[in-house]
Amino acid sequence: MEYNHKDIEPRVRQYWKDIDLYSVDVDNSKPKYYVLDMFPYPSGAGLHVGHPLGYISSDIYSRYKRLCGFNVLHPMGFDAYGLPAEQYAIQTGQHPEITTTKNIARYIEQLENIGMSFDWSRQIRTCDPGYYKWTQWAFLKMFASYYDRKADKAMPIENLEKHFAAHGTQGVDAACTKDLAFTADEWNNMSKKEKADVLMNYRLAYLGYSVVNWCPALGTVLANDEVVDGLSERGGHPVEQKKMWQWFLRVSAYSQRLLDGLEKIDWSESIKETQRNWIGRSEGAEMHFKVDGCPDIDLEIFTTRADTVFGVTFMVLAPESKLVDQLTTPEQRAAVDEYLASIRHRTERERMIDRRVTGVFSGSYAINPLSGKKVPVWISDYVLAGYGTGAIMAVPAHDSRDYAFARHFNLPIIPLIEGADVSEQSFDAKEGRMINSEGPELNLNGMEVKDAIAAAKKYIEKAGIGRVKVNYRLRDAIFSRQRYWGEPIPVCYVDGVATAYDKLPLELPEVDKYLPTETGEPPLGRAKNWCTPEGYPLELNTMPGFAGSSAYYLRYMDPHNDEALVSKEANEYWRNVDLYVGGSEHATGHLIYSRFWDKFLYDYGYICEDEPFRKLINQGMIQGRSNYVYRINGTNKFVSHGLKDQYDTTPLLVDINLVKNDVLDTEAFRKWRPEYADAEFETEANGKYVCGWAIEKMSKSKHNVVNPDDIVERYGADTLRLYEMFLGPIEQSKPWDTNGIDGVYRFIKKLWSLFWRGDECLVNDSEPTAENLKSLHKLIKKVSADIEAFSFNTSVSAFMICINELASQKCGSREVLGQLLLVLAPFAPHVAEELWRTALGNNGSIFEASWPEYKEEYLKENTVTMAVSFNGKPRFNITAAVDASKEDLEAMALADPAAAKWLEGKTVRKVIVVPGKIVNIVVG
RNA sequence: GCCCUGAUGGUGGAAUGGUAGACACGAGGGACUUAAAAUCCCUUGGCCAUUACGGCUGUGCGGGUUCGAGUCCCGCUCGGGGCACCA
Repeated sequence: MEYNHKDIEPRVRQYWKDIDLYSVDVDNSKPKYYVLDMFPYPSGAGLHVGHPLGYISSDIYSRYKRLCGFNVLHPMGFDAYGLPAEQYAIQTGQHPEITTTKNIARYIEQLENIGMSFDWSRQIRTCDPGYYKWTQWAFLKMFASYYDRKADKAMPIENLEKHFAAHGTQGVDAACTKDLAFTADEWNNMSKKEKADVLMNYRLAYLGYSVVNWCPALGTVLANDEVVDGLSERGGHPVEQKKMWQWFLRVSAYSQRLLDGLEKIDWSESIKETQRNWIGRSEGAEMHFKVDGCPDIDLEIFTTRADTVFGVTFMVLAPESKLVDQLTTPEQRAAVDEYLASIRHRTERERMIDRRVTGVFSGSYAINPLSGKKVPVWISDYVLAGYGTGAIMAVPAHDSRDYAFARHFNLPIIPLIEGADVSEQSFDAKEGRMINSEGPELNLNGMEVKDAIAAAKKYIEKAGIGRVKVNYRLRDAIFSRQRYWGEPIPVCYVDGVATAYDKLPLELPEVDKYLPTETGEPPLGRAKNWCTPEGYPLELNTMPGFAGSSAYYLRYMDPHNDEALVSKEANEYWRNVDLYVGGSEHATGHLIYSRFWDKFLYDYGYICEDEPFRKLINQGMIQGRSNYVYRINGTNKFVSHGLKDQYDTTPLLVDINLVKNDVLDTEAFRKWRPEYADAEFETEANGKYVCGWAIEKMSKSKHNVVNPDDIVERYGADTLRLYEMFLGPIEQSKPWDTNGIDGVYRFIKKLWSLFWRGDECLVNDSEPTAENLKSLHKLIKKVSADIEAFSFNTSVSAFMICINELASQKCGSREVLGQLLLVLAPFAPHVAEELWRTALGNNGSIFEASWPEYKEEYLKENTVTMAVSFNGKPRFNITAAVDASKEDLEAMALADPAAAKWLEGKTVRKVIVVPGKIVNIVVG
């Protein structure tokens, strides 16, 4: 029998299906292990060879854990809601569900082709009503909750209502959009509508009126992580800032817990850092400045540099600040209005690109609470409304933005740190000794900056002019989208009051077109009878893409449960994801939202773990490798890469399927496109036309897409799997290069030839030799360690070495070959299973056996070869008994005939002996 | 600007502070074959030798620690990623 993947792989896969190998269930007799891939959005283009990289590595790990005796949950599903399906629906009128279903079928086929061990009985799709029922359920829970800062968790909103009725806002410490203060009487006298508005201020899923990212081209609002450099992440369309009513999730309430949680999970430092940056904690002080002549106006600012209060020479308000109106004096009114008008229509992107210093004086003055000095209040868009209090104290000497502003408008600059030269630029570093910082009650002069910050904060609190405060950059997530293809938000409007609609699932209705209505309402505005049975209108917005992916890992634990998102039993067994594999591009989106969602459910005790993903591996991207031919300008003649510099040429992309090992198939090239039919070629001296190459994104337009199906067809799934792992470390981005795949394919054929020579089976029952056992156990040791460390590329090398050794030893031992197959099985499951059952004659699947333990005794040596170095340079080797003493080794090294040459005319100064490693002789 | 990463042959990449370049690709040479494919063997960082199982040099750059540094420390350069008028 020859190795024939086309025969083996489908048969083996059918066998696994027949014995239902991958179905798992709660089994308290075994430890659990949960391996999860980030589920894909099923795009119409199908998978290219870069997509399965992560899936293959997680599959290897799952199969390995299974062999180690774990009950492994390894599910797969589809993130089915997405823009492309909706765009396609708009163009064609075809329901997005049809395209989505078709694409999913294709994805499953491709994944099956690679031999994934997914338990498809647990498959989920975010667009199934049975699934999104639980997305809607969680939303309603959030709607019915507020965040209690004292308990540091989410609580039912009824608790807050009861508290208001009894005590008003007295004693309430809750996350909210804006601080409110009222008495119990005031609350009890409020109308239903007024009460609803107050509660909305506290809900974890709330309707808010604020500045949002509006993308006109997509016709929808976007969350902060969906906007990159002022453009939409999908499609790259401009995004504007617009004040609108939208649904939000109060993610910001969990800022500190999201930050703290990072300490106990096993994620890469870079992705944790990305999340820390995104959460953006900063410690500082909130301070109140009085306004000259207006005793009832309080100018509240936030600063991390409380030590610099004596250097404040002006104040700045964000243009959106409510105080702008109050602080603008009649004389300045015209100038302020003109300024506000000039910046109002700028998009986020324009504002980011054009960072000119602009601003206007309000006419008012604030009073520095420490020095008592009067400083002017300005208005400028370099202060952001959404961060801190929307107002700042400006210290031009020690903040570069304030410095630029002061220079532009000729405002005074007072240095506060000894030796700081502020004639050219500000001194932003937090170091040095304070000067010019003495007021009536507080003197910071002579202190180090660090101490001065602490002293200033302490004074501010004591004097009642402010308080120590922690600010976070993390904003609440915008949760509504003006689109069709998403989960309906289960809310109806009763007399204008947003009310939970709890008959779930609230199914997505049919519409005639997938476009906004004539009156500009979202597509759901087209649905007939889109209201509750009582006739209350339903919400027209749908949920964003991240809604369905936020808790999907919980649903896999118990995917068919109608009573709960996940049963207590299933959740307490599977707990959370032990290993999560996916791209790092989700660092500030999905990976934050999932953690938030998880913590929320944890607060109510629906689940038992407060972090969803214990260990995270971010696989790198696989780039494409494009090929180029060089046409001599003005001709139809192409020159080989090595000759191109002799002519005036234009590089042209060529389909990589016409190229092998960078050598162009010139005949195929002529047939590729009509204009090349009579192309001429100038080749290298060996007659080959060599193409140039470049590493670029894998895409149709670059003609460099490699389809995994083609690779499987030609080499088989096992070769594809091994080769993808062999390419390099999993976390690293690297180019796909089909050229190297032959080496891996040869390896599998060599492996096969250990078992079969033609129809003759080479396996026998002979005792393994010491050599056999050494080769085998070296492999087991290496691969066991590699898999745990996620270093699969070095494992593949280890297999190659082992196979070569066993082949040269002519090893036919059933015992050795059986264990070899077990170690290989996670990587190349088909060929391992086939040989296990046929050549070795085992009954049952190899995946029902156990991972072999390596035995150190087989690896032990009697003798050891060590290098002898002179002044650190290795010169010759000595071979000694393993347990030789340092003295013996030193004597052997000096007595060796080869030593004489290096010792000639020199004296030995020192000898360092590290048994088993080196003998270093220092001579001089 | 701040933070995180990384830099090793023609290529992808190996190396618990102990003989850098494992393994693989590519390239060159050879064997088998009518031929091709497949398979097998040899060479392959650079330079100098080739009478030698030989010498020198070499892991982005410059220093340092050490008997010994790709690996540890300090200072740079360049690439990839994150955050950013965030006060």
